[in-house]
Amino acid sequence: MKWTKTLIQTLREDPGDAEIDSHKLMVRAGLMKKVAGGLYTYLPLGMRALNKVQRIVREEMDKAGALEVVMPILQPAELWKTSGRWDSMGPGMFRLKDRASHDYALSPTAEEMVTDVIKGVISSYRQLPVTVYQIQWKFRDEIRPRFGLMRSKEFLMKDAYSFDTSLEAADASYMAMFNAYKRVFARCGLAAYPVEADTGDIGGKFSHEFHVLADAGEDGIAVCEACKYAANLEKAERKIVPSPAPGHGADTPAVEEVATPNAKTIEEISSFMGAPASAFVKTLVYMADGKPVLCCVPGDYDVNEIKLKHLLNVKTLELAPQAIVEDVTGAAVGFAGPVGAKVRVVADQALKGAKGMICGGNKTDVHLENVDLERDCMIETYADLVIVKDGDICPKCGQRMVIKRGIEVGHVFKLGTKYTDAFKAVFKNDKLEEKVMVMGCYGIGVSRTVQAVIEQSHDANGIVWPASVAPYQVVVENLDPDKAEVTKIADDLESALEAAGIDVLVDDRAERPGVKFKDADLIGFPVRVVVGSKGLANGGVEVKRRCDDKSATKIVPVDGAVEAIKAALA
RNA sequence: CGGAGCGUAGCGCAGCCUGGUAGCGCGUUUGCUUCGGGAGCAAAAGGCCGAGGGUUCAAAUCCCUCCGCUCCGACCA
Repeated sequence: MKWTKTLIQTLREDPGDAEIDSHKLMVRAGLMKKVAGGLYTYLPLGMRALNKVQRIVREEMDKAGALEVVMPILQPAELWKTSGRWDSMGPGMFRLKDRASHDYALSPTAEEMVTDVIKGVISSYRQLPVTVYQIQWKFRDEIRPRFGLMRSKEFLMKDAYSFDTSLEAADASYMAMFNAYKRVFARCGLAAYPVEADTGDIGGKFSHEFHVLADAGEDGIAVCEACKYAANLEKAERKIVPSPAPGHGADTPAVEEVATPNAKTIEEISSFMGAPASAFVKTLVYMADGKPVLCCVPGDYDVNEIKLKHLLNVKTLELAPQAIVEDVTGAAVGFAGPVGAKVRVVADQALKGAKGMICGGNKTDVHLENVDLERDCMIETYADLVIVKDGDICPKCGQRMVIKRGIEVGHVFKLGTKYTDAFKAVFKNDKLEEKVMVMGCYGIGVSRTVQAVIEQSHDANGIVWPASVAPYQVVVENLDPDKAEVTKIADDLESALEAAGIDVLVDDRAERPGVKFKDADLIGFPVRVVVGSKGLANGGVEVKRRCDDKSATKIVPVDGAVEAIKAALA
């Protein structure tokens, strides 16, 4: 392929609206162009990278025994009403009506659709297990689309769904996908780590996310470098090591009131009383399915609302509005505490047996000292309710964990029967009994993966593509397109490389060498071959890998160029 | 949903405070000279200054409304 025929347009300056490197580079290198917030056109170069990732995904899915299908993006509301998600998905799902006023959704995912399809196809255990997948555009009305393809309103997703005869049998399907995912990301040149995750609104019991570690990632992950435990912050647990101070010492004297005028936040009270944040009990008022609940955590921790939601086993959980807080505590917001509480109180496990703590006094401008939670409060349950922090203890091995940022590129769920129950997706077993199929679902953000590759692999000059997903594996720089003998060598090289199954782009533009080199670095072709009078006079063409610096350039004779290029790609 | 900032040529921006014929850089087109890490000179094309309304002799500029984009926040007591 010749550069002058590809519509490639590079920019010399960063786009004004991009924040992170991968987003800037995708626009600068001419991979995509923004249409509106969260919506992008994939230009030819970006489309090639997207196709490369798709091909890898498809090959690995096929290898894992999954069957490709394509399901409609436009989905009747009835499907979503059957599962209850027409309501529970809320405003995150795009909805529209046809001319007859029938409701539809633009598919944000496809559990309902696939369950309905499989239900009609499967009737016997002999047909199971089966896993189907599609690579299809998904739509989500994100609150805040950002960072280019990281969080967009429309994105390409590979979604797969497994159907099994039992929960145990489903493990094999889950593991097949889990292992396929590891291969997909490895082949894309990505270091993606499986981390334990919460299952969120989708339901189910067990799940892993695949994360690419990157500072620009939107998700926090707790990682234990000692034992390789890794978990999303929504899910991550910590081990409590009994510690003598503060608050776990000898018996404390009776509770005493302290005047703390206008000291509402832990930070304010902490500096006012000269005690560390960890000496405080932070008490938050939540509305759980409409009823107020107090949640107590150590003052230096934040509440993990997902854990709290699970503990209380409720559908909705949100911080109580000011009026409710005032009603429940009898004080202004900022002075809630567990002592003498009139509603349910739950507390983090770390507070069990805590003594000598400071907490809100349920009275405006008053806090309490010397609080012994066992003695002075009615705590209904102690459980793990906090978001873990850097330096917390790994629940598996007891070493300290670190908090990192990650880009979620894949997610595998063991779903259970949430959807198959709702759709009555049943089969007959070998005893002629009717059983509900057990489901798993598995997603890869294909378009996001492209950007994750760039986020993980770039330098000051541009993208550094892994050969497997590069739009073109090789760029041949014809430095003298006016000279027939140079052009012939470049073109012959192009034919030879194409014959060898290598994607090659010949830069035949009448540009100065500097411009061509800058563009080649920006776009990030894994291997650059320079064909020019000067090099030919020195004995051949120059071969250089993008990941090497200039000094690694090798001059190879023209007739050995193809082999040298293959070696550089390997 | 709340707050802040920004919408001016394909891209990046200045001009706005203090109204008076719309500018700069990059890119694009043409010519000449250059030619191994984003060349130089010369010429040229390209704008409903986000939209609508108002004030004024006169509005990119002042006022109002709306739309769009970006960032931050959404109550951690």
